[in-house]
Formats: sequence, C-alpha cells, structure tokens
Amino acid sequence: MNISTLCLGILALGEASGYEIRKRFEGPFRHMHEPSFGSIYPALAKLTRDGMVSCTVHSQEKRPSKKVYSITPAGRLALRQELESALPGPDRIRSDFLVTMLFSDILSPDFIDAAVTERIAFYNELGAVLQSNECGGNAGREFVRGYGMAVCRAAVEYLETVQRSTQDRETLTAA
Amino acid sequence: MNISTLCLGILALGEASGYEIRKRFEGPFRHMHEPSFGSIYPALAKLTRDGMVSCTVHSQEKRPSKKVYSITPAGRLALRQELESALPGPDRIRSDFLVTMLFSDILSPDFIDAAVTERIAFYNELGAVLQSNECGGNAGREFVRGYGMAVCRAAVEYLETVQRSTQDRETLTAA
DNA sequence: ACGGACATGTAACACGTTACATGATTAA
DNA sequence: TTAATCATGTAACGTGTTACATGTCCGT
Repeated sequence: MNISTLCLGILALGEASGYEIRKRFEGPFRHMHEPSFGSIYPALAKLTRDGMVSCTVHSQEKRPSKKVYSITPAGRLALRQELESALPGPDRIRSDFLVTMLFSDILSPDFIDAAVTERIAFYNELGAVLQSNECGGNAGREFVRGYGMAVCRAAVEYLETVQRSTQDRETLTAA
Repeated sequence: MNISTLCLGILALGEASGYEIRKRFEGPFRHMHEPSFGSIYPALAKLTRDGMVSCTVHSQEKRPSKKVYSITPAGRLALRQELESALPGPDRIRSDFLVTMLFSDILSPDFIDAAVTERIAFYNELGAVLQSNECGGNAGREFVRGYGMAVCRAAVEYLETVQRSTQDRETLTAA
C-alpha cells in the first residue's frame, strides 16, 4: 500500500491538508504507518495532477495558510477499484523487538528482560490510546481500533506470562 | 533492522548459505521478514569483507556448490553490540488488510466479507504453521513462536466475532 | 520437453526517510 | 530567547525489491 493510496483513503473519509494527514497517523494508528511529509506532499501533488483530489487554499489568521484537499468522484472510484482489485496481501510485522528476541540466546538476560518490560509498557500504552479513542468515526475506524486492542491485549498477556516464568526460574536458581 | 544484521543473527544460530537463509524465512517467520536474494547476497559479501563472517565453499554432488557462511567472534561481538546498543524501536504492522478495513465504508460489503474470511484463513494457517514447528531450537525461536501464536489466536478470535455479528445483522435485515 | 528446486550474483528501479530550506506565532 | 506548533515543499540518500543472467538436476 503506497502513500498515495493511503492519502486518497484518508481524504475519502474527509477533507484534510497534508499536515493534517500526517497528524492522523500520530494517534491510534501510528503502529500502522507514519508517513513523512517528504512522501505526503509529493503524493498529494501527484493526486491533484491526476484529478483524484482537488485543492483549495484556506487562509487562516495567525497561522500559515493551508491547502485543503478533497477527494473527487474520480478519486473515489479509483480508490475503490484499486482496493477491490485484489484481496489484501499478507500482513508483515516489522518488529526489531521480535528479531532481537529471536537472537536472545547470545544477548544478556538483563537486556532481554529490559526489552520485554519496555514492550509490555509499549503495548499497554497503545492499547490505552486505542481505547480512549472512542467511536470517533466510521465503522472502519472501529474495526481497526478493536483489532488493535485485541492484539495489544494478547501481546501483553503473552509477554507478562513469559516474564513471570522467567522470574520464577530466577527465584528457583537463587534458592 | 537491516538485512545485514538479520543475516548475522541467523548465522549466530548456525552456519548457512545465502539460499538457506532465505529458506528460513519461508517457514514460521515469513510474517516478519522475507528478504530477497537481491539483498541477502550483497549483505553476505559485505559481512565477509568486514570480517563478520567467514565463507567456505561446499561442493555437492548433483547440486550446485554452495557457499556456507559462519559467524566469526568479531561478528558475534558486533551483533551483540548492535542489538544491545538500544532497546528495540516500536513495532510497525504493515497491513494492507487493516488499511482496506479502515476505508471499508466506501467498499462493497461483499468484498469486505471476503477479505475478512480470507484473513481468518490466513491467521489460522499461520497459527498452525507456528504450532507444528515444535521446539525446533533455541529459546529465542520458542519465544517468537509463542508470541506469534498468541497474536494469531487473538486476531482470529476478533475477526470471527466481527464476522458473526455482521451475519447476525444481515439475518435481521433479511427477516 | 517443461517446470521447479537448487544455487549465486548484478543492475535497474521503486519507494520512503532524513535533512535542508523558509517563515509566522506562541508558550516557557 | 529558545523551543514548539503550524505549514509547505525539495533534494539527497538509503534500503530493499524485481528483473535479468546462468547453469544443473529431477520429476512428469
């Protein structure tokens, strides 16, 4: 899924400026994508050239003016066609944490323990952000929110179980 | 986590050829990384130049010879230093499925249903692969295996719940 | 005879990030 | 006055994928 399609999708849910599109991915969906301005602005420019979105400049007081983009009927059609052209491909989890854990045999137990503890905090916080985000919108957002929460819960549960069993083993060794 | 570190880590768990490294990511860990030959071979060449791994050519009968790489003490040290230099960064889930679902409002219900059904099958299969993979190795593999299974279970559970509630709603509408 | 597994490698390409460039307003 | 937020945009760079190039052996 390229940034262009992502922007088009966001605009299908409501008009926004490039800056605002970025902001939408700083909240509950930051674990999915965090596109940079360097990719968003060129994408919006191209979408405009291709007639997928239209752009209006909004002047603001005490703020720089912003370019608000709206999806056009052609853009909506193109988005549908692209998304429905094939079932979505497999998910890929880019996790330095899991890779690190995969090689845990050659790392120090203290480091591993710190990494697990940090990751529990990470997923607890993500879960909390998702929960607090309340039904702030459409069915799609609700689905993704629920999915994220389910996965966060499962991750924390697993990590805590592993950590407890590690601590038990240490207590046993110490005794 | 770049391919170079990934290769080094794999070699820390045992010697392998470039082709074999690729194979290791076709099994239970294919949801994490699926590095291409075009990235593995140059990475191994560079690791060799840098003295991180050593390379021996194994001639085989009825098969092309292969270059088997082994991690060197320097490589093991470098790997530890790199991994322990900082706690792993946040996980990122690249999921065309979730992005599609996020925009489900403008897509056909049939397509959404098909996508969910397919994804349930996907995670059921991944869960099965992880389960069948048995304690085939070190503690790290076991951890990642367990983590993957927990997440798969949670995903399938959530998806099935959503699908059931959608079907209920349809039954209600039809009645 | 043809496709697939084994096996390695290079070159072109796509894509996104980081850094740079600019500039106003506001809170500490 | 220093940093942060708002706001847009370009250029250089890094990293990985796809396609290409080559060759054997095996099953059908």
